[in-house]
Amino acid sequence: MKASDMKTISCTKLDEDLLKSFGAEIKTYREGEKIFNQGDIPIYYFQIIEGKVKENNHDTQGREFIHNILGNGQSFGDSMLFIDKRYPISAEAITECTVIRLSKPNFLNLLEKHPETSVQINSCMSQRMHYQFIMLQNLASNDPIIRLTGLLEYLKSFHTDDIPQSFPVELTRQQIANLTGLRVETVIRTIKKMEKENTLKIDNRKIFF
DNA sequence: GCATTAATGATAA
DNA sequence: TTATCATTAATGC
Repeated sequence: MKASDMKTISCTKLDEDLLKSFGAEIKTYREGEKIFNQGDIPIYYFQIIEGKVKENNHDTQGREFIHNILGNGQSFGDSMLFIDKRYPISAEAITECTVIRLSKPNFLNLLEKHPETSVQINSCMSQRMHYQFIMLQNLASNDPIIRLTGLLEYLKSFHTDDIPQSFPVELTRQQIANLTGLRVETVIRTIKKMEKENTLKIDNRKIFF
């Protein structure tokens, strides 16, 4: 393999027509609708065509913890397709969603017939693990500024351009709180502190990082 | 008007 | 210092 070929291995979505040719179906979900539940047996590969999905679960007091928020073109639940375990998390549409899904046996069949997609999936999971570790590090800190910057860096990593403080955070403060394990008020206050320290900008209540 | 989101203050742990 | 609770303001439907 040439060195230039390495670059072609990227974490991009799988081709929709290819998925369809292996029996994938398009499903739409209303806002707030569950896509799968914690404890379910994973039987589908999911990829978002349009909309936003969150992966979450709830602690003993019923408080929500969001693990991830995914957008257009991103897949989810795929890491659970290669082992015989139930979902440790739930997935829920947070906007009206169009999702393409492929059953587990068909998905495995696709990977077998098209090894290049298998490499792609590996690349995706690799990248996801990379950021999971970074998130874990940041979440282990008890300093809220570190938790927030960690999350913001993570969100920004999906963005290509890196003009300082130009990345708009499309999350409510409540969602940020649920992603960091902090309380809304703490998020609000810490964000204001960070604005004073010039690590981010607030314009019309919108956060730019 | 009602629901959601953001902001702020008081107080407890 | 952050969490918790209460209150208020702003925004959008």
